Amino acid sequence: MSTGDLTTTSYAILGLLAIRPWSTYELAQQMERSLKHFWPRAQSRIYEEPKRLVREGLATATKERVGNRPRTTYSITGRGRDALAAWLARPGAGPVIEFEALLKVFFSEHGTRAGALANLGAIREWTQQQHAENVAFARLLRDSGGPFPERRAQIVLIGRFLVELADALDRWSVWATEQVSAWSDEGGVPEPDWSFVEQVAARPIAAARLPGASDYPSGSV
Amino acid sequence: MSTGDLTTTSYAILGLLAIRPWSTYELAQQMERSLKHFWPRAQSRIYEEPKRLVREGLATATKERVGNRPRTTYSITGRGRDALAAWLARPGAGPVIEFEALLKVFFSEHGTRAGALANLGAIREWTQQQHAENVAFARLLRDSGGPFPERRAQIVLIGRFLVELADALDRWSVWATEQVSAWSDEGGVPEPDWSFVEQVAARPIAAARLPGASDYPSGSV
DNA sequence: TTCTTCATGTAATTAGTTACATGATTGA
DNA sequence: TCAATCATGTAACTAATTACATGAAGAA
Repeated sequence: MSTGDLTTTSYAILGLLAIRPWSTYELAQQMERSLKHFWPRAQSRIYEEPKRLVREGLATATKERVGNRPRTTYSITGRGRDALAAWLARPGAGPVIEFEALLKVFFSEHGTRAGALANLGAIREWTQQQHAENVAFARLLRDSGGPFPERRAQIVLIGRFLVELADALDRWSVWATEQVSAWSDEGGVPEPDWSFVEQVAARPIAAARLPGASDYPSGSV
Repeated sequence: MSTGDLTTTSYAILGLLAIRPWSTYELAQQMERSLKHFWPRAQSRIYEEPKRLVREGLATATKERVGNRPRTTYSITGRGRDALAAWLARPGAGPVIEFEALLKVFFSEHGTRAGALANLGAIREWTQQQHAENVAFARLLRDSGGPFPERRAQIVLIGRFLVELADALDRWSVWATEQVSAWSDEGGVPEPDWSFVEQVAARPIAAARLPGASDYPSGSV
């Protein structure tokens, strides 16, 4: 009832249901196709979450049979749309990143240089795969319009986010590979890229800041 | 014993212990200061994880007393260093992103335009906060050398990753804000930025790819 | 001496994952 | 008719979180 206990994943599903009704399998597919890149969840979670939405009165379930098997299709309710709108009005959390390969680069002095380079290679692989997907999707959008024409503007917003992200990671991995390659094989402490440090240190800090946010907690690495 | 059941979080802690021994509280602080940005974990987790390392023989615990309270300090063992090295040699997973505010932008047609703009504003806030931290840390590094001078090269690698990320998000949020601002208030379907779509669609797809990775699963949004 | 912040942990709960199981459909 | 893939779900487990509790130290 209270909708106070819904998670972001619940709302992600609810958002999909606001577009159209889906069977559970279709929901799982759609999560895999689109939300995977900024709200990834396991398939089994997607089978569970809509049940909660039904309990809360935010969705309805329709059961059919395909031969001998059950199929459940979910639709959003009016209260579901209200809850979604209320959630959309509240500012959401910033990006949270988990990046295991980067963790390994961070600790690289306790492993081999070859290992670090292999991790950077894996990151480049990821980047290029991502890039290929992005380009393929842009072409689809240009040529055939893509799915959900009425949502194209939103889709392109997210698309550009993914492109910027892949580009940034690509630039980084090229530079980082150069850096690590330049480290001496069994030498002492490698030297960082001081010119980069200088360049960042010289940047201005944006003046327009919220009141009360003026002291910078000693963050970063 | 088998170290097969260690999680990435276990290895993150183990990596910190490879640098020097820490008390649990110091570990938690260090996680908050540095790993937060690419392997964020709650404080209570950091109190639990070292116990497992001890059970596996990868670390040792030293108990002291501070007045009436216990303090546990952990150190890495030889087997711990071996396990860490073995882990570092295996390529790690690519980035995993959870981004609630972006999710809200994605579903923005079910809320108000003001809500979407507020979310973009929150993202800009995050970006600028991040930028300020990055610059402050670069200055620290330049001026006083920063903590762990022997790890500076690794630290700068990660630092540049964070800078690239913040820059990319900043560019994106500026553009996205313009886009959403241009959407008509209660109009029909907003038009996407076609010139951007064109530009991405026209990009080449990198030729040098691994064998077997030649088909692109229909990804993206 | 009181309040605040630093420091150290435990308990309860759950969101999420991995693994399993199996029916339907299609193409060779 | 066999194998592969599409489709639909459940069960078992745990990594991780939130919330709580409280001692120590320093400032006012």
